[in-house]
Order: sequence, then structure tokens, then C-alpha cells
Amino acid sequence: MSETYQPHAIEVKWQRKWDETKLYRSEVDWDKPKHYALTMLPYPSGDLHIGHWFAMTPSDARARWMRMKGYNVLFPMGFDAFGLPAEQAAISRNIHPWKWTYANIERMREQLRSMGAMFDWEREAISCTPEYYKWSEWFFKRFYEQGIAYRGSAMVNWSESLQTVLANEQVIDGKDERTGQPVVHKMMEQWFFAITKYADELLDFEGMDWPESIKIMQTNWIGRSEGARATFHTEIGKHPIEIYTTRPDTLWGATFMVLAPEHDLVDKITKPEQRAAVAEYIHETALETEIERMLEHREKTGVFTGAYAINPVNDERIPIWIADYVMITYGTGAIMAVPAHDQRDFEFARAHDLEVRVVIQPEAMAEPLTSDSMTEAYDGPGVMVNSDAMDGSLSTWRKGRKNPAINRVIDWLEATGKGEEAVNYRLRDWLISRQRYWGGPIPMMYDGDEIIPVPDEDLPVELPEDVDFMPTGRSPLTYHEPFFKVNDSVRRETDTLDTFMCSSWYQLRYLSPDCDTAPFDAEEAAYWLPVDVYTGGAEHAVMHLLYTRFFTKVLRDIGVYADAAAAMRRHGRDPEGAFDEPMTVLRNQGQVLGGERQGDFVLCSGRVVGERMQADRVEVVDWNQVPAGFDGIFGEIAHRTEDVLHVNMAGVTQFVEVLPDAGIIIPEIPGENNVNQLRHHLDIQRMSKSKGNVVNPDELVEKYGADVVRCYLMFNFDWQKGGPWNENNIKGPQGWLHDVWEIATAGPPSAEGDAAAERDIERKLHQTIAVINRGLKEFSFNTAIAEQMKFKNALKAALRDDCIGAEVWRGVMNQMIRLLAPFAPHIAEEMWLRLGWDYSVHSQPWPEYDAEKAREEMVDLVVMINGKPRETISVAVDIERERAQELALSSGAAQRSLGGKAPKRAIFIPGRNGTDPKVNIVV
RNA sequence: GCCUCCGUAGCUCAGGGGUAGAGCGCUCCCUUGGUAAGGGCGAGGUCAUGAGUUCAAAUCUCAUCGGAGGCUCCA
Repeated sequence: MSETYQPHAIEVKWQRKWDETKLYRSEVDWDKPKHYALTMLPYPSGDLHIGHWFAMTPSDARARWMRMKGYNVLFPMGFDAFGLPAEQAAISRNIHPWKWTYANIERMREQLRSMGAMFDWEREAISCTPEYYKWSEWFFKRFYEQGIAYRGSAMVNWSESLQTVLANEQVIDGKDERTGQPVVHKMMEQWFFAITKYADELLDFEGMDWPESIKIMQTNWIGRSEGARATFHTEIGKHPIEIYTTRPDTLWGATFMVLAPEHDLVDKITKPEQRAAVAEYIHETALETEIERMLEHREKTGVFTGAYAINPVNDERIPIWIADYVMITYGTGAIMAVPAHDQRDFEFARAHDLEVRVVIQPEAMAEPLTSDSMTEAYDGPGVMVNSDAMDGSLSTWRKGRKNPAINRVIDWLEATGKGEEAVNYRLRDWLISRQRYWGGPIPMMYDGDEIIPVPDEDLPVELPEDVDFMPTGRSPLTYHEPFFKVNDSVRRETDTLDTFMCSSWYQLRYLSPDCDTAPFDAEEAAYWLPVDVYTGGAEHAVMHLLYTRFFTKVLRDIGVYADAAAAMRRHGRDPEGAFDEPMTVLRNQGQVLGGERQGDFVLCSGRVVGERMQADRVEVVDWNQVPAGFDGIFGEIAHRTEDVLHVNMAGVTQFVEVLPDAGIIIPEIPGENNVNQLRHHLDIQRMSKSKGNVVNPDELVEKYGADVVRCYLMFNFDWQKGGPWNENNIKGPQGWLHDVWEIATAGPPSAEGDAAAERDIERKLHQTIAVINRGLKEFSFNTAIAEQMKFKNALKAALRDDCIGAEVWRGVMNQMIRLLAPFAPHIAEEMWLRLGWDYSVHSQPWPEYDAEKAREEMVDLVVMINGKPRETISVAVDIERERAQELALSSGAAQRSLGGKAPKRAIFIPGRNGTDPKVNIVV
């Protein structure tokens, strides 16, 4: 009689043993193929979330699989430990960020250990340690020397409430994600990285196995466009105004110009009589929040500067306006406005009574376009008109030089010196200064206007500890004289580095976290780089994942990998291309969401009009509490679109339109309510503390054991999609592991065994290996586990029927446990030990798939009549066409439907990889 | 508005031109000395909708509807 499966005891035992025996220590071994598996490092918030488990344990399973397949696997872990929450904790709870962060890291290390992952803790790196940020600073200096890091002014997201610049990712819907306060735009002098210099190279994903969606997002984010640059002058011949356009073929239709309100020239060209109005407008736009700017269908506002420009292509005099629909951050911050062929310009022209002139005439239109008849801009193809020598050129849908009209105009612009071909990017340089304390110091000093880098030997510039955390919203460093005052004239930079800079190179620090002579050890880098598989959330698509690619390319160009390349050559490996990209394969996991929720139960009363009720009163009541005599619609809200409720009334959906002035009564929300506050069913939502639907992994491990939780996460979701949490479903994997345990610990069966049944189990085992291999390769963990469940079911049935002898049982156990090891490492290790095999199952080779053993001998030949299956005939697996057709035609089904006549045709479809052979008889 | 992905059993998901699949849940039966459990049998699907291609479409194409994510005055 076997012991029942008790996860806790065995899990803790094995975690300890793995540590003690350094089972997962990864060391350079040039004789073995390497595999660098990496999962995005967590922020030490203090509690491991179920999302971390979901991201990390499948990656761990895959890394374990690679290891068993004979690779030398590196699977490190660390912490992205700088960031605002630590500083907030310091302000609100008076705990120093160091203390808060380190305490959290301690706690999270323990939680991470409970996963049973094969992390090599000797390679742990923590970005907020001086040993780490010394090299972040060092990189900054190298970037500065190469002109990649520079100080410049730019429009930034400024939070008035926090008195700091915010990163783009911290601005959600125009509001600061922490305080919910609106964000404004402000011109500020800051440090930047010239990521735009790498825009073209970053658009090249050659050889990268990354999700298509990420490549597309990065491509869109970089936003390369092709067109032309042209220079307009003011009518007095001064002040050249550079413009960029993707439609140089519409230059002759430019009837005015617009500058962004922040444009440098605004002040210079504005005429005295317009000065007051212009100043007023600039002031208003500066106060505008991101939210206001994002409103759809905004009225196109703007002010005339009083100045005129000369259109270089036709010498026409056109007015210069300023308007906030032109962004200082895109292109040159100034445009030529062609209202006839650009919707925004059209709206502006109509709002301010400016000329609209057609210069592209569509060919296949009944009525030619005229400015009077147009109700919107026309941006389709056509023939150039009103464009002097260019008239008649054909403009197509194509962009850039591929458009004949654009091609011709660019040639002409270049020949006449009025403009030139140009490429523009939406991508902006990376703003890396933060007005915060808890970040890597920027190793720069100022003597007046002069910028002085901190000498390398003085790195790292360390963060002072004895600072006052006052809730001023400003970095304590700006008040800390010993820090910023170098001497009477030299002042140290008090801004700190964006944390994304620290996480742009952590994959390098893992290689040698203790190295103090260089950011990483060349020999280690030569062996392990690049990262072979990187897993993490898609939310980092255009931030972290773009930055780290950029970083890698800069390091390559400034020679940081030179020693590593030399080491590779020494070991006979070609360094060509090894340092161009940080990660070869990328996969994103989805998100585990909160479970579904019941909708409100409502009583609706009003008038019934046709199919639906127009309700003037909706009351939320206790579930199923319908007062006697109520004759309206009642039930659960299944769905809501705008103000139409889909009410599930005893299984029938009733539609209720809630009138705008309807009374809505929700007992737990006193006062006036509106239709948006009604809750509908099936609302799958993010987990958050405020919603009370957070799943705590520690409790789950306590309840079910780590192996069950791992398997549940891998089995119950499509990993790349995620989905709603449903703890009921954990019973599936739980039952599976219990059964496997039962089978393994029950000891060998006493039965004789049946050769056919044993052969069948062997066949199923090999078929299972094939599916697991494919599942792991393709990150389809759920299918890999489902197949093992099926195998267990088959094995269990065979054992029950006393078909399996001891010897076969032992062989099957040996392979089955190895197959299970990557998914449920603890239970596999324990069963392996109990069956008397040597430590450790994780050091065993992965079971070899044998196609011969997986092969079926007999299969069902499917007889189809006109494509519909009618009958099956058991045949040999390698049946030939002629024999199959013969058999099919003589089958009962065929005889019946043919009725003595000859078939039109009989199509044989050989069975391949698991499908049965078929013959389709067309009658 | 634009781009990407997705609609298969009650739920979560495989499959992907050739017989509709898994786990959970559910029905019924057995066990009640593995018991906040175990075993067995079974039901359940117009593969979102409509058209096209094909001997054959859940699968390929197009359109429509619905869902998720990203970008968004990008000149």
C-alpha cells in the first residue's frame, strides 16, 4: 500500500537538496551547446503575484526540458530594483528605499524558491546595488563620449502634483497613473539617448524569431515615413521655415502654413498687431492637458501670426498660422497646409475661412472636385492639376518614390534646389533623466554651463543614504548639499537614470554579477550570448524591448563586446552577428485575469416599444428578489452596450433601453446613479487589490503544492493568451498528479502482462513524447500536459485490466517520470528516488522519440460518400491506393449508394501523422 | 479612425482541407475502511454569421458581426 501524495514535505525537501548539491549551477563549458533562457526580471514590490508564476514556471519547464535534452542551460533571476514605489514607501511610511527594497527582495526570493524553478541564484543581479549601477553609470559615460547621450530640451510630460517629469508609460489616458492628476507638456532641459540614430537598424528584424505583433508595434512606434523636406521663407525673405511632407505632390495646393505653438520662429515672425493674440494662444495650449489634446473631433483652433510665407514652388504668398494640431515633436514642428488633400488642414481651413485649392483631380469621378463642393479632404489617387509643369503627373496610393507624382516632384525639388527627399520618424530620442532619488545617479557635473563627466575612477557616484524624504514630490537629492555640491563652482547632476536603462543590460550582468573590472566577463559573454529564449509580457513591446535592442547595438558599436568576440574566436566560434540583437527568440505570455462576476439583478419598468422596453426605472435588488405583482422585466444583466441592457429573464434575453432621465437605484451606492454603474455578467477583469480578486500564490502552494499550481497554470491557459482565473479547474492537474503518484508508488504490478496491450502502451508513450516535444518547443504547455493526462488515463486503464507486466511497467515509469520532470519537478524527483533510480531525475536525458515505436499498425480506412463519412474498415497502416479504393468500393456503404452504377471518381487520401486513410467516392 | 490577433462543448483550451477532441463541470450508476474522497457509464457542438473556391471547408478566400491589445491630430 502506497503513501498518499503529500506535496509539502517533498517540495521543501527537494528544494533544499537542489540548493545543497548546486544542481542548477550553470558554468561555461565549451564542449556543450549552450542555452540562455531568460524571463523578465521582476520589480521587488514585496509580493509575488500569480502573474509571476504564470510567466516564470512555464519558462522554467522549457528551460528544464532543454537541459534534459543535453544543453548547458543558464536560467538566471534578479530584481529590477530601482523605481518610484520604494520612494513612495519612504515618504508615506518613513522606510528608507534601501530597507524597503531589500526586505522585499528577501521575501520574494523565498517565494521564488517555492516555485521549484531552476534559477541559478549565484548569478542573481540587483539593479539598485552600487556594484550594478556603477556599470549603468559607466555605460552612460561611454554613451556621452560617443554622442549618444546628450543634453537637450524637449517637450516632456510634467506632473504638477509630483513636480517631476513622467515617462510615457506612466501617463495613462493623459493622467499620471499614480495620482490620477492630469499631465501637462513642458519644455525642459534633460538628458537623452539618441535612439533615433538607430531607427533604421531597429526596423530590421532579420533573423529574429519574435512575435509578429511585437515587430509590428515596434515598427509602428518607430514610424518611418518617406517624403520630402522643403524650405519656405517669410515674405521679407528671412526666417527659413523647414517643413516635412509625405505628399510633395500637393505642394502647389499649400494655401497656408501652420507652426506648432512652441516653434522657435513663432516669436520672430509674429507681427506686432498679432502679438497679444499669439501670446494668449501659446499660453492656453501650454496649460492644455494631455486629456484635452486627446479628445476626438476637437475643434481646430489656431491664431494668425500676421506673417506671410512664400511657397517656393509657385511663389505664392500664404499666411502663417499657429495651431495646436501641429506638434512640435513630430517632423519639423511646422507644416505646409494643403486643405484640399489633408483632412486636418481641411477642417482648419473651413474653421478659419482659408482657401482650399484642388491639386489632385481623381480620374474616375463624375463631377470634378472643386473647393466649393468639397465636404472633406480628398487623399486618394488622381492627376496633378494647378501645379505648373507637374500637371498631368499621376499620383497613386503608393507612398514615397513609388508614387510617380511624388517621385517626379522630388526630382524637380532637388534639381531646382527647393527641397530634397527626406525620411522622417515618429520615434523620439529616449529621455532618461528623472527628477527622483531612487534611481542610478547620472555621473555628470556642471561648472556653470560646462558639463564635466565624473572620472571613471570615481564611479560609482553613490546615492547618499542620509536624505530627508519629504513629500515635496522632488528628489531628496536636490536638497542634499553634500551630494550635489562638489565645490564652490561645481554642482553634481541630481537627476537620476530612468529605470529602463538599468533593465536594458541586465542580461549581461547575470553573466558575472560579481565582476568589478568590467560590466561583464568576456569569456562568459562569449559563451552565453545572445539570449536564446526571452519570455515576458507584451506590455513591454515598445519600451523595454526596444530599449534593450538599442542598447545592445550601441554597446556593439562602441566596442564593449570586443573581448568577448576575441574569446569566441579563440574557442572556434564565429562572433559575426552574435552581438547585434540581445534576444533571438521572444515569446509573450498572456495575462491571468480575475474570474467572472455575476451581473446585477434588476427590476426594470417602463414602456414596451416593439422588441424592447424603454425603461424609466431600473432597480438593483437582491438576487431573485422579485416583489409579488411586479410586471416589468427582471433578471440578471447579462450584457450592456451603451444604455441597452440585455437582461436574462428566466433564460430569455430581454432588451431594456435605459432612458437618459431614468431613475437608477443601486442600494449600495447612495445618491444619483447612472447606467454605467450597472454591473453586467462575464466581466473578466484585471486582478487588483481594490477589486478583491487577487490570487495569492503562497496560499495556493499551501493548499495544493507547487507542482499542482505549476501544472494548473500551464494546463488551464493558452500561455500566450492568458485568461480568467478559475480555481475549480485546478482539480484537473491535481487529480492527474495524484493518479501518477498512485501508479508510481503502488509498485510493480503482479500481472503477467499482455503483449498487445504492452505494445499499445509503448506506442502511446512515444506518441505522447512527440506531442510533449512539440508543445514545449512551441510554448504550448497546455497541450503538452493534456497529452500526458491522456497517457495516464490509458496506462491506468491497462493496469486495471491487468495487461501490464512488471518489466514494462518499470520501463514506462522510467520514461513517464522523466517526461513529467520539467513540469512537476518535485514529485518527479521523489518518484524517481522511490523507484530506486539515481539522483537527479533532472540530470537525466530526455526520452528519445522513436517514430517506429509510435507507429500504428492497423488503422481505420474511412469510406466517404460525397465527402460524408459512412463506414470504416480496419486496414494495415501502409495500405496502397489501389487496394484502399478496391476495399472502399466494395464496402456496404458504397454498394448501397452506387446501386450498381460506376462511381464518378474515387479519391484516396493516405493517412499521415495520425490521421486515418480515406477514400472519398463521388456518386 | 488605423494596425494586429482572436470567435470550436456550460467553462478553459487543443486541432486546422478528409470521422469533432482534452481537462474541468454536468447526468446516472457503483463504492462509503484512500472519504471535505474514489470508480464506472453517459449526455452535450449548424466549429460567430453569410457567400466563394473544392470531390470534400470548422480548417482556405472575401464580407459582416462580436471580443482583446496597440497606436492615434504622425503632416
